Amino acid sequence: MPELPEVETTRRGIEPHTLNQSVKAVIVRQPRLRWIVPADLSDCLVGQKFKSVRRRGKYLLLEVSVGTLIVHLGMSGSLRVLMANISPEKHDHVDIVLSNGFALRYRDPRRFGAILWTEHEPEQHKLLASLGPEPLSEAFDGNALYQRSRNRRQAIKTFIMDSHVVVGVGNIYASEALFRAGIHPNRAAGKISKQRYHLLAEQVRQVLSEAIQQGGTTLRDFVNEQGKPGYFQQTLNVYGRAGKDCIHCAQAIRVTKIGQRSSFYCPNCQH
DNA sequence: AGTGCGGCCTGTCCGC
DNA sequence: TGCGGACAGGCCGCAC
Repeated sequence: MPELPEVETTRRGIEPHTLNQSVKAVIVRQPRLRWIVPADLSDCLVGQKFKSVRRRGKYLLLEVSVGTLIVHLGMSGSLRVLMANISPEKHDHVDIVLSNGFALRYRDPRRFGAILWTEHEPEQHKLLASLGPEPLSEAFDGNALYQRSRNRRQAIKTFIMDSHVVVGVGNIYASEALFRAGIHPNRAAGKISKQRYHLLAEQVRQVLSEAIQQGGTTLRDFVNEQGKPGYFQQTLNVYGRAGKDCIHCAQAIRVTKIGQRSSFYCPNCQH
């Protein structure tokens, strides 16, 4: 599921319920996620107070004084705030029970997500250390994309979905940003002009910002911290619209596979 | 070093 | 109604 807007929506949702609350218990019902949930997670967290709830790329970072909990929602994960005494359902793999009577409940049917623990700076963690810039930060712009793309032969869509190039752009928003920028998803990354990269960077920024404002995109699974869906899917121009009319030229939207992922584009508006 | 693909999982949907 | 297969929003780790 979740791309950057969905993770940011979750972060904003859980932050007010989590900040300055201490951990009463950790319940792990299913430790087998993408990586095994640390067996001593309870020992690490119980009695600790959350000092910050941050996000880096699609990783949520819940910091306590002795370390940081790293949460990734994978493809089908969600993190919700609810009363701790509400019975867990199927796929509710982990609860972080808080002293205020609430719990953070991690659900992930496909178990592509992860819950990790680090006692070091989380940005130095192996999985985070080589991530690219945040798309909504100053560090991300057309110049960064242009420089990074020289001599790259891969498709631009694959390139902007590479988290070492820029974080947070998944399959939906990659298609959407390329449509807005008028760039064909199969164009070689190394053959795109600096000018077009400036436009693309701006469209990436805009589509992600708008999606955050709408509470993210819900196609199947995504729910926010209250278990409610996002609304950005109503704004999608190409994703999931194969065969339907392009909003600009009325040509039929096409779908093709790029790097094993479905990619939607307008054959007339994107070059 | 850059690139492409397999694999991790469950659920849903579609065609037969 | 049942069954097989394709597909789904991520991304690491490996072979080339």
